Amino acid sequence: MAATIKDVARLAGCSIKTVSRVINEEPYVTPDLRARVQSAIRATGFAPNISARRLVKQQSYALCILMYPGFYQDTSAVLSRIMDIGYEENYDILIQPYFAAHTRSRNKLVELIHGHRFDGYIVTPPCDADDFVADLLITYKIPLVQINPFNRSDKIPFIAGDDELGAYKMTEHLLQLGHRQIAFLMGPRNMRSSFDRLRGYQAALAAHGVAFQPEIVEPSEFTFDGGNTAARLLLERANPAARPTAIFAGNDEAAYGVLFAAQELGLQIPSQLSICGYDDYSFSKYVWPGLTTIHQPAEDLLDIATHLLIRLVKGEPIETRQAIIAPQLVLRGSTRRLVE
Amino acid sequence: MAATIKDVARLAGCSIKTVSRVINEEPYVTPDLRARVQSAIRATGFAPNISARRLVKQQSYALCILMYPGFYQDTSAVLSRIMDIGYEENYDILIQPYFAAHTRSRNKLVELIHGHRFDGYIVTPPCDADDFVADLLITYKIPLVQINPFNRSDKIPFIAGDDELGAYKMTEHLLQLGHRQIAFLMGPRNMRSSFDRLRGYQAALAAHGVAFQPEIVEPSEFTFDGGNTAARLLLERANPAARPTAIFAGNDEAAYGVLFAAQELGLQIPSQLSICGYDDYSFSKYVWPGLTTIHQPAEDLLDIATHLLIRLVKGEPIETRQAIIAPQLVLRGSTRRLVE
DNA sequence: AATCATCTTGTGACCGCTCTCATTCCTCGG
DNA sequence: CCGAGGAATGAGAGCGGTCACAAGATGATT
Repeated sequence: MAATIKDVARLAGCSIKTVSRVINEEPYVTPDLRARVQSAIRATGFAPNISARRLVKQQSYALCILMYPGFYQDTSAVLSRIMDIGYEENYDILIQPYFAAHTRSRNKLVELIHGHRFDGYIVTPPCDADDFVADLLITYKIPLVQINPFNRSDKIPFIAGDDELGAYKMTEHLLQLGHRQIAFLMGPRNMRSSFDRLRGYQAALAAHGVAFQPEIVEPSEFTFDGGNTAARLLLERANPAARPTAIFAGNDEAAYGVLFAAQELGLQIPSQLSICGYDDYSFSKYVWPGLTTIHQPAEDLLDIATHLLIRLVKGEPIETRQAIIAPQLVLRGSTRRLVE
Repeated sequence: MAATIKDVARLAGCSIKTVSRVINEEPYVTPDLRARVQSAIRATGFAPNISARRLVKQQSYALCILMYPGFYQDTSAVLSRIMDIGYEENYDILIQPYFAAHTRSRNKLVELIHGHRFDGYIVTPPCDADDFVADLLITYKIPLVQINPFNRSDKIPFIAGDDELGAYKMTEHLLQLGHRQIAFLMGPRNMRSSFDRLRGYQAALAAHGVAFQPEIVEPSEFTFDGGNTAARLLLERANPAARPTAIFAGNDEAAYGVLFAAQELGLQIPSQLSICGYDDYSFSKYVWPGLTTIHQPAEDLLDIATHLLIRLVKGEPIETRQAIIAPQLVLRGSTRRLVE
């Protein structure tokens, strides 16, 4: 059996309370005693039992990240970082798949929240599509941090990317390359990004005096299939003049679908069609000819959100409860100057 | 505050032990009382405090999955499934990045194991490259399940794919397409797969009477860059006769690098060069022209491993402690019959 | 009717830690 | 020389469950 605080106390010749003081770095222990306790800890190989601590502290020291199960993401890099944070801060970080449309999933979540299973939650889109989760957490007074939330309530802390700015930059990039027929794939209607990116696209067109053409804005999804079918719709139009010279996919995964469709149709990328995405998945630099995209530092977003949540949970003072991170244009091979 | 077992007992007019019996589905409670307790549970919204339970049970009800931080994987789909399993079985499942070469990482792990932080471990390659982890866990008598372990000890439960068979099938496929100059990218030397796949490749060549040519076997890594540089080395050879007509990348990620290199060099895929991978990452069907690969059901592997580990941890009887899963050939656009 | 096995329920110790509240020991000003 | 106040340490009560054990009720067996 593992050593307990009692074993340490016995060995150090003091009370368990003193050992507790030492392991929790509390004051009022003479350096001499402190040293004796520490060597006893080392000798016994003592590590405090977290369940006992959690029980008496009435906290779970566990955080939950709510993620949509179907999402494509380079989760690994992100995970590795937040797990490290969790370890440093003595919090367990658990991923919970959550699919708002499934009652089973919702019930599960209610159970988790109601049973005070987690000290705090990070909610990623589109899990916040309705206000179900947020409302529940607020009534239970459990801290949450949203990532790219649909609604930016000033009551709820969030970390978001500036999607409007990103889309603006990207559209401007295409305009500067001489493109005028720039198709846009709109994302799903349950994510704020879809709308913000559309807005940025429109703003850039307007700023450059290019007319907005609703007929080359395709409703799509942030998926390969979504991008693929939308691209075919756009590229197989009867009237060649109406065909776009560039396609701005709603996100990177959709852009992969566009890329695939274009090649299926025998188009050279980028000479015959420029394609760009949004999000800069780590895969995007591997796909031929390299996807021009907007780098939205997903790792950083989750990083910041995790740190913020931990402060919130600990009740530490918070400087900024809400942050909007500026995105960055990443130029690769899939966009090029328009040649007539 | 959340309701406790005492509140339920008071409301139901019985002892806490009886409530405990009901929530743990133990026998010896009259249907009548059981119903009364259950309605009391519903009325109070009681959920057992896991920390208390864990404390008295002397278990953490937490499992750890050791993962190499740099790994590229479609983690999301896999995660979603195992997290669900964990939820069903009342186990927390945590991912811990582990990088054998870093002492910091090792110390962290020693701490975790020593402090009995987890009831069981799943170890994924190359975290098992040396026997450090396994030895430690065995001395502490903590259950572990290995996935594709380097050494298949009959003492340690594992779930593995049959890499030799997979590579055999793939090589045979290329041979049947008429290829004779089939280059092979060997993976890193700290993973068993690298060696097994090479063996399968060699066996298929031998079975078809094709001479093994060490000069077209390139040492590489299971990464994009690894595949990319190895492919350039192979394709830019001075002697065109020595150039391979097909490249069997060690895994899918390396294959993406090969694909990229080939296109950088202006080669048409698959007409001028056939390319195939191994692992069937979900991305591989999105990359143009679709990557021919071996489907190794990573989800299933982890699924099975998780279920196995839970049985092990619970001390339930085990039928098979070790399983080798047959892989499957997936044909897509990147391989084609050789034309002279 | 007495005995005994089985079902049903409850009592209370305990898991390992934190925290409140004493208690002891010093130091120091008046 | 006394008492106040602060530093250093400890005793003991929980936190919310589980479990060994006790004990009463019931029914079958002799």
